[in-house]
This record gives sequence, structure tokens and C-alpha cells, in this order.
Amino acid sequence: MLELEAVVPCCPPLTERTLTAEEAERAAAMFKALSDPVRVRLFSAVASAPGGEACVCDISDVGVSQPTVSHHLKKLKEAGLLVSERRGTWVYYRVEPSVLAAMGRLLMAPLPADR
Amino acid sequence: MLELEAVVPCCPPLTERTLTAEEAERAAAMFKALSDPVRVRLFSAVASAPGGEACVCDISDVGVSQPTVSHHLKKLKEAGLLVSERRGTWVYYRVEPSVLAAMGRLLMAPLPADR
DNA sequence: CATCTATGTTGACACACATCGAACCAAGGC
DNA sequence: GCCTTGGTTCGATGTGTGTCAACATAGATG
Repeated sequence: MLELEAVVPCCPPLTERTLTAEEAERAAAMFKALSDPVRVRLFSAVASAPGGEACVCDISDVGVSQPTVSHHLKKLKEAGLLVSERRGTWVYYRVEPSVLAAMGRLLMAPLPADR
Repeated sequence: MLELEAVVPCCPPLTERTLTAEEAERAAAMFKALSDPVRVRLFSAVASAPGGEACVCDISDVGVSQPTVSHHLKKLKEAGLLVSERRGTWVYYRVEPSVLAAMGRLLMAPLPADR
């Protein structure tokens, strides 16, 4: 399965020019990872955890079964937004800060003055 | 001109705390609107057009049929990212800047120093 | 009114996705 | 070894979504 490797340079801001098909594909993949309420909650739980990481056991009370939680965490990981690491009994998830910055840059564009 | 207020008081930054179910629902809905490559291209085409608006005829060469373009523009409009207006023969789409800012704020969080 | 052009809508289809239970794997303690 | 706890993968199922062809609508023009 292909993962997003070089997500950092992804795309110019959405307000700069019409994205190419490839750029749009990459941008859409990042947005898609956060297009589900459960994934948004899981991601914010990890991102806001002290130290920027959290184990699955601490964030799995989001209203769905535990296999479903694992499924969504896997999707976030495949999209490059999270990384996981097993330490003994527990698996810890951490945010990948560069991807967050890339998405923010996509949206927080310096708007042209003539608008 | 309205000053900066919470036009779309969607949610706190994703890194601040675990979002509630309702907040996550709203955030996911915005991300979902941009989770398709065609919609990303259409949105960037409108956002980057001179004057911040474009008519459908100028942005409909994104590789899909015209009804599909119309379908995606409708979704972007329902999500609140675009507004449309008919002027004579053509329909013009404009970006809704407050929503863009809300999404940016969601991602561009002031990261705690200890990361 | 007739006709043409530019958009939007409808219906149908294939594919993707979210969800769950059950089975499975990995570590640690007995 | 066996058992328990934490986590992932598998299989199935219902729902959602992207796409297009066909049809409908709205203005402009003759």
C-alpha cells in the first residue's frame, strides 16, 4: 500500500493558482484523512495529549468499537498524519508535525490585497 | 467591513484538546468537502481567480463531465465553502473566506513549546 | 415563439467506506 | 507451558459517493 512520503512540499496555497491534478490528489488525500468525525476526534486526542503522543488505550472512547478505532488510526497513519510505535504492552501514536503545517499552509494563504 | 469575529465558530485548534462529537462533526464536514481531487481543483480555481470569483465555464476543464462539475460545485456550496450567483447567462462562484480561515485556524495551532 | 447556449437536476450504477464481531497476534505475568 | 490484556486483521454488511447519460431549466438572441 502506498503511503504519503514527501508530504511536506505538497502544494502551493489553494488561493495561489489552480492546482494540478497531482497536487489536487495529494491535497485531497490529506483532507480525506480528516473527513470522518471519529478520525478528527482521534487525531485531536493525539495532538493535544501531553508530549504529543498517546496510547490507544487512552483515546479509544470515541463511541465506536475498538476494532473500528484501530481501523481509523491505521488510515491516519497511512495518510502520514500519525506515526505509531509499540513500547512493551502499549502502542503509542504521535502526530507528524510537518503534515499539519503543510495542510495549514494550504489554507492559510496570504490573500491578495485586491479582494 | 466586519471585523474578525467567529463567523464560523466551528472548533478550537486540533492540538488544543480532544474535540467533542459535535465539533468533530463540523470539522469533518469541512474537510470532507475538500476530500475529492476534483473539488480541490475546482475550489483552487475559484479561489485563485482574479477578483476571487469565476464562472463555471472557465473552470470546468478538470477532466470530468459537466454534470459532474456541477455536482461537485453544489457540494462545495452546501459545505459553505463557495457561494454562487447568476449574472445573465453565466453562474459565478466565489469563495467564502470565513470558512477558509476557520479551517486554517483548526490546523495552524500555536504548538506548545514542549514538542 | 423558436432556438441555441450555459448550468443544474435526475436516475442508475459501480465502487469505496464505516462499522461490527470474530479470529488472530504480541507482551507480560503466572 | 497457559492465561490475560492490549491491539490489529479479517470477513461481511449496509450505507455513502463519484460518475455519466439523459433530461430539465434559465437567459439571450433571432
